[in-house]
Amino acid sequence: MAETSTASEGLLFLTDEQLRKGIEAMFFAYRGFTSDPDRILDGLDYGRAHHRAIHFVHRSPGTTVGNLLSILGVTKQSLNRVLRTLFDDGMVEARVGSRDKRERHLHLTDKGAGLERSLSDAQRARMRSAYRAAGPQAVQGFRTVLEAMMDPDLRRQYQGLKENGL
Amino acid sequence: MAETSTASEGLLFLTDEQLRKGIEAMFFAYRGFTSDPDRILDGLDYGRAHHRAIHFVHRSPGTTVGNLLSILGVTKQSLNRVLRTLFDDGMVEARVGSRDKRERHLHLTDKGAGLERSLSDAQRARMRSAYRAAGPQAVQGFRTVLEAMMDPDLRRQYQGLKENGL
DNA sequence: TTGGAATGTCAACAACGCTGACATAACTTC
DNA sequence: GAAGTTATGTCAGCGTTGTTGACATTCCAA
Repeated sequence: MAETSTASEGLLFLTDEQLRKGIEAMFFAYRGFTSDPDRILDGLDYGRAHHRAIHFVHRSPGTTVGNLLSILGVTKQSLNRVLRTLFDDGMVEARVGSRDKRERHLHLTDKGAGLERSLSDAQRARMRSAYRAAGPQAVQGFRTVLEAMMDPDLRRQYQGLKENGL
Repeated sequence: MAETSTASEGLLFLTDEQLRKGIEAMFFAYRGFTSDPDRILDGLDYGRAHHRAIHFVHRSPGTTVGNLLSILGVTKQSLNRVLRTLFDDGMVEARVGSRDKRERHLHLTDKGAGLERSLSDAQRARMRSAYRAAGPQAVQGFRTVLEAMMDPDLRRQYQGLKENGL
């Protein structure tokens, strides 16, 4: 295939074949991306939904249930089922809001932080080795394309979490 | 953040923060990546599993059930449930192998090819616009990082389908 | 005080993974 | 030609995680 040579010439011949390759790259890479945490979660009674909840609670401590709902894009019933098991297992705790007492602010317990670490260590290790193998230029391109692929709403979630206090 | 400047200097400071950003980029981008086909599938009685089956039958016409199993990485029971509905709906047909009569060679019907086209048109449109927005260099990097992120087995599937006659 | 927001919960259902067991046909090997 | 293996299909059951719909509680805000 002449794919790489066209790209290095600075031109974009976006044949269906090229685009198909990109689509399959996403498919296969995502499998790799999730496989390490999945292996860890298998042992416990958790799945990917638990991982996602733990991830976003970790990165935005004190986030509310509503915020988590909008980030994860699932129904509250679905999220609640997951959060309940995390509460029960002492992974996450919910503190009633001081300003607005309807809100529950979510935090990882020490135990939860420990699980988060083992999950994200595994995932980061793969990401790190992929980044190293690909090189800095590639990493930049990787992030650029992924951002362009997001829905605008999700892109805002992705970029703006700090500013929003999420 | 100094993320982009470090990358453009040709150095890789792989902080946990950088890696977390990459992880979330995968998460949010994958949501966008699947959202257009998902909308189409919603109307029909199909889900992502049907999409995947249709995709790989399209790109490797005559592939066997066994091949599809190894590409998709699911159990035969799970795949069979999906294939059965696709047979029943006249989307996919199975032809008994000529060399080995145990094998079923899978092909899209005209109807199936029509669905495939509408699914992949939607997905390619997003991929194309992401590629255009990001530029050729970024596209190259995108693919490089994704390949590095795959499990070796999956990477072989990804790269070698033509050579294997899959 | 009334309306709406944030949250929790119950019930039911669907998609799609899984395991285990069993059946059939066809190829391969001794 | 018998025996073993391979490719496939199927039944039954179960788990995770998504969905809708309905209803309750608490609390903020106008």
